[in-house]
Amino acid sequence: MVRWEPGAKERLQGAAIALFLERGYEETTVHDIAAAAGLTERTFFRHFADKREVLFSGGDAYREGFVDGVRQAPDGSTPFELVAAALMSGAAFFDAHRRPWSCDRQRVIDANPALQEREAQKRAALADAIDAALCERGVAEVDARLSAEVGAAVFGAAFRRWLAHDETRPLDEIERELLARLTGLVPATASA
Amino acid sequence: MVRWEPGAKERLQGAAIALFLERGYEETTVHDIAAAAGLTERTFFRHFADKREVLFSGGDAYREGFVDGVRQAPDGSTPFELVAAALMSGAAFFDAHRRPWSCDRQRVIDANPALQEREAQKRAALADAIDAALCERGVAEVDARLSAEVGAAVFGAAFRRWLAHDETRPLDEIERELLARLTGLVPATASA
DNA sequence: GTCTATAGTGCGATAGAC
DNA sequence: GTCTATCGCACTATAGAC
Repeated sequence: MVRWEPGAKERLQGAAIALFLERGYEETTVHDIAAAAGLTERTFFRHFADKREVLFSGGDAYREGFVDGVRQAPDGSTPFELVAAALMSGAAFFDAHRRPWSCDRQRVIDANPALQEREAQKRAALADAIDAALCERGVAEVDARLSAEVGAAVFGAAFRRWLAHDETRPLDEIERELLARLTGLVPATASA
Repeated sequence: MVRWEPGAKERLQGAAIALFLERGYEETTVHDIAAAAGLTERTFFRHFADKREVLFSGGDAYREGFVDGVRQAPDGSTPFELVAAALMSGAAFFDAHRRPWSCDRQRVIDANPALQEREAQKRAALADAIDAALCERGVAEVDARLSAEVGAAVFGAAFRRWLAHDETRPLDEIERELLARLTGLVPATASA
């Protein structure tokens, strides 16, 4: 006989999202979540730094995909190409089987400002990670910052599109479309 | 004789930033701030929805500058030109005399993740506002979203640069430089 | 596992300004 | 009288300290 069931973290996450969808984020206390998972508040806070983190855990892992994309891009790539590589590589994390969970999660986030803030910060962290990777590849500081921000923006828009109910394309295909659209929006320079 | 001194909100903001700079955001309680302003906790929360808001109050006003820029841009402007107009117009809010306060504020924010989150959300709200203004001017939905996000990103980078101690240019000039740099980063399309 | 500080809310009371 | 800004008290939930 085991002293406690395994997978406490996953049970907490499952219980949390179910309760959030059922009665709302604010209306659900940490006590409720812990009880639903057969645990105590104290245990909840051992797994998650704060209440919101139950929806944002594992946020570091997906970022690596983007950074790897930049690192593995061919020599001589332009900053824009490096960002495109980051987006394609990062998209691999979000395969089709992850979509239902992502949809539920997004519904909860869209209904609560405090969670939207957390989401916004997550995106800022992604931009920072891409920025650092670009600098590593020798992109000038200001260009790296700009490119990374634009890349994160494109990812954000593509991710939202990916979750739309009438959307069936994989994420990387949506990203490609948006990148192409972006090149159409920004005027060409004389000094190209 | 008056029952209370006027300008409670401003007193609270002044006391807050002074205390945050002196001993840090987390180490300062709402009670401390209120007491320093000669008020009570309860009054603090009448003026600010939460503790962080004392640094972010008035965030709606500056957004209007960007939206006006889009509205007043000449007919036939491209989405990129509309965004550029938004940035120039929005920059007017941040004139030189606001810089010292903005610097202090930024130092406090940079030292605290919870405040950085709030700042990230503020930028998302700016992107939303520009997005809506672009849609009003007839820009296609996806293009509006992308352009607005890029615009907010450029503003964010320019604002940071504006606050740098070795920077003396006004904000709109920095924005112009970054927009020009952006056009150099994004490749030209065949279908221009 | 318990104990405590802080954030934040709800409701009522008060004391001026109008 | 009404309106508005303040205070006081009791309360819950989060989160961290012991």
